Amino acid sequence: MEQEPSGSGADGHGAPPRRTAGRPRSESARRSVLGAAYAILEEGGIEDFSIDRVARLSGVARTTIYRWWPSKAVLAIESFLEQFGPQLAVPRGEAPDQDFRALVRALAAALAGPAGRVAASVVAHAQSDEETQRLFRENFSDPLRTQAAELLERGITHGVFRSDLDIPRVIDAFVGAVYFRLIIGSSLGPDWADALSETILNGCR
Amino acid sequence: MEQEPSGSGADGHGAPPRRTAGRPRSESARRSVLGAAYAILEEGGIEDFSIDRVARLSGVARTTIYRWWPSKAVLAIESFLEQFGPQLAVPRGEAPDQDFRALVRALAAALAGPAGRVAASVVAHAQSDEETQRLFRENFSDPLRTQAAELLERGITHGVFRSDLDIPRVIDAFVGAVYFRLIIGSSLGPDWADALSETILNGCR
DNA sequence: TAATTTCGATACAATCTGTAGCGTAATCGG
DNA sequence: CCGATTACGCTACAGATTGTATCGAAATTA
Repeated sequence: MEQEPSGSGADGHGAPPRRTAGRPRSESARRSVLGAAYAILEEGGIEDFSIDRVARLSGVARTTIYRWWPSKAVLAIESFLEQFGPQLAVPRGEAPDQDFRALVRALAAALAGPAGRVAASVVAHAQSDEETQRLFRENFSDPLRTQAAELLERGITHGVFRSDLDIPRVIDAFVGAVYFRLIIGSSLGPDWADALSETILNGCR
Repeated sequence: MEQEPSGSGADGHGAPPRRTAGRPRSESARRSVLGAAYAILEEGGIEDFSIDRVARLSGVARTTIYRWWPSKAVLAIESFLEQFGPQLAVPRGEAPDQDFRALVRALAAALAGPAGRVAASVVAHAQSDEETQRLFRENFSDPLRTQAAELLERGITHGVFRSDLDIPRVIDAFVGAVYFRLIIGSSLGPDWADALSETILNGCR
């Protein structure tokens, strides 16, 4: 009894797809649902988002959605991760401070687009649900932080940054700043991103 | 036609309460509603929040609530501001960097408590509604920023901080960091707050 | 073919939304 | 005190949404 549907893919590396008896899960239905969920979040944000709408837009039966996704929050976050996760790319050039600027600019740019609205909705859902907080942290926040930390460590090794740099706090600062602006509805243009980078870098050298 | 109920108090200094004909708005009902809304947000977050529940808990008729508050988002944010707004107190001691530490610690402490959950819910609602974004910015974000800016300017005048300090960016950084941690569900203890302060202050001197 | 599992469809009670209509309560101006 | 005005509580309503249960059909393995 009590299988464990797990919504697919979000936990990274589940057991290999050893097929058991019975009709296999429809991959196309899964994609339709996640796609429709993303589209609705992108268009109308948290307010217009409902399982019902996702079902109608995707053409997948509501009961099928309930079978695989335990809550709106999880559905929202998985649709976001599927679309946004692959975008994560931390620059690795010569100068660590230049890389840092590029990273901040890239994060701001990514969230300035329509994906930002989805991200905001997703995290909005997340805070009422322990499980979705975990999903967001493990699949989005932590990977970003890990890569940023490597970048900063490189800067320390190269002697560009101070050796007693509190790396996690630096990351808190710039990720938080970007995210808070997204939420507040302030602009996330490259000029702002560069100014933020400069301010933070001032404390790193 | 088309009166403008304005939910009271959130716009700061509306016209003085010049009474017109008719039964006056019940102040006790208003307080009951805001109190109930806050209690529900504090307990169950965004998920359990509905006009219906607020009506039942407050003992105020649902129709009366709809009369004064145009949306869940506005109701949520006003209940938050009424409770949290007065808590804003920016320290003003001798050393500007000490004041800055105290400010960060105070903000983190305030949001670490149950009020944090309410704040998170409120902002979650806000991003789908232009009006609530404005309310949040004008009544919470901007005042905090203004006071923090004064603190930082004082530091520049006293020669403790660098003269080319990009004050708005510094504020983006520390406010964002606190808020993002709140959303993510990470701890907001005094140790963390102090570490963040130190990291940011490193770039200010 | 038999067992198994998914999928889509329908149905259901429960909750929530937003609005309308009604009678009552409170306040102001004359 | 009276009439006008406005707020309040109550009831009712249509529509949307939730979450679950049940059923038959489809797909796949053994």
